Amino acid sequence: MTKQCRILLVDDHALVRDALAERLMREPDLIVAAVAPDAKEALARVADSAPDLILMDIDMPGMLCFEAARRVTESHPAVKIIFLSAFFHDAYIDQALAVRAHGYVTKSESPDVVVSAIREVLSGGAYFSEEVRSRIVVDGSGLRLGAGARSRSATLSRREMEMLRYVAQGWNKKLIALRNNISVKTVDNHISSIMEKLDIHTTVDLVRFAIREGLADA
Amino acid sequence: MTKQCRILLVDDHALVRDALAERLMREPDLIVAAVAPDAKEALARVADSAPDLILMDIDMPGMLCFEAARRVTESHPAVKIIFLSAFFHDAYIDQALAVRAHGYVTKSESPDVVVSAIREVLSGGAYFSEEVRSRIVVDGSGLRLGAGARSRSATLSRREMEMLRYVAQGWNKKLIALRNNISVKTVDNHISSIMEKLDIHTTVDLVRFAIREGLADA
DNA sequence: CGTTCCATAGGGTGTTTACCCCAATTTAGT
DNA sequence: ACTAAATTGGGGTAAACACCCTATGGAACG
Repeated sequence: MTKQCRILLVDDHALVRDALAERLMREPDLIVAAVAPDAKEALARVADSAPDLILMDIDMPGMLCFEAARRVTESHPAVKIIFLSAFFHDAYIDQALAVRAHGYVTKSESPDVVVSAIREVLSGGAYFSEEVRSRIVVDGSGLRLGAGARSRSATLSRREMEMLRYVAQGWNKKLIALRNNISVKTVDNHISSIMEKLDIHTTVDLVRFAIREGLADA
Repeated sequence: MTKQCRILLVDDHALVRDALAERLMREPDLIVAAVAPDAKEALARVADSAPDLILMDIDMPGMLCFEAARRVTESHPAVKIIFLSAFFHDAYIDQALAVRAHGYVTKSESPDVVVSAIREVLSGGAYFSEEVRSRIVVDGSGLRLGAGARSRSATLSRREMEMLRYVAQGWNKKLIALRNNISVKTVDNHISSIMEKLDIHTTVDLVRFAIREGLADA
């Protein structure tokens, strides 16, 4: 018989979290060792629940899941991580791959797919839903966002990405300049190059893009 | 023994839909007669699945769930409707009450709460989660959004609400004026009064508000 | 029958944005 | 080492935005 697997399930919606937990517990070899409503709580439960695998929702306020995943892989390298999300934004996939996630399952998949993803990951493999897989390329050092996907937000430089977040937070150029100790002209130049790269020409559409791509909350 | 209840479950995320369906089917008196991934498909399944109750997610692209609910109550007045949502925006509650929904359960509730909400509604009652209930007032003609809640988006006039949606779509004042055959000055006045009512002073924050409140998609 | 809100429209003004030009220094990649 | 990009900063301009004022006709509510 297969060894049992302890799972830490993280989702802010009790409805989803508990329903999925009950589904997972119908599998004899899967044990939901703990559940958590956010990434912070999840970190706190890693030590005492001793999970073999963490199933974590991305769509939680604050977007702290990737930072939490990074910390877990540092302190508990053997723990596998599978992300869940309703979306497959480039920004999400990019960060999931950056923290060396073992899987990314979209919520358009059935619970059965989650179960098979878990088994696949436990046996040393990986599982990425089709929508996600289609944007990934494999190279020497591992998995990366594909060229097609990178043509959008992924081509923004680090500083440009930062500026985009500020804009989407509602900060105007003067405020962004102040808070970053740079010239308003520099902010202007950054935003102009962002707009050129994304072929967006108004602040409003820039904000909508950032929210749609999961770079900022509304 | 209680009569059995046929349920039509509508949610665009298979993960949630199927997991919840399995949970509901553990109750002997509850039958998931059909499931649908969107409001349109749900309408098509009402006739053949003959549900006693429809459990419908609000958070689906297009926001057609309220229109679908309206049509169902017209053609099948006996069918009860409970909405599910991760959010409890004024705009959502307002529309749910407008279509005479029998319940509104937030996704922060456990699946067990959904089950008891269903039973409550079946026995002639109603169920609204606490976050929703706290914004509702009862008057002679039924349920309405409370005064506190109405102090935000609910106090916007019909025309102002319309303008807000245009702004959140990325239209500038000139375009809004053109498409509505009114003066740019009029649009300007509408937007100014919206901003005054909401205590918002930039277009970006207006857009973020509209998206947050479910008045527009990002 | 007045008061209040709504929708319409205009004048005017200072601020902010979008985008054109240019250039220096630093960082990254091949 | 050389090239490309990123990051920084500036001048200038036309458009858009936020907001101040007034004003008229209609609908609503008591």
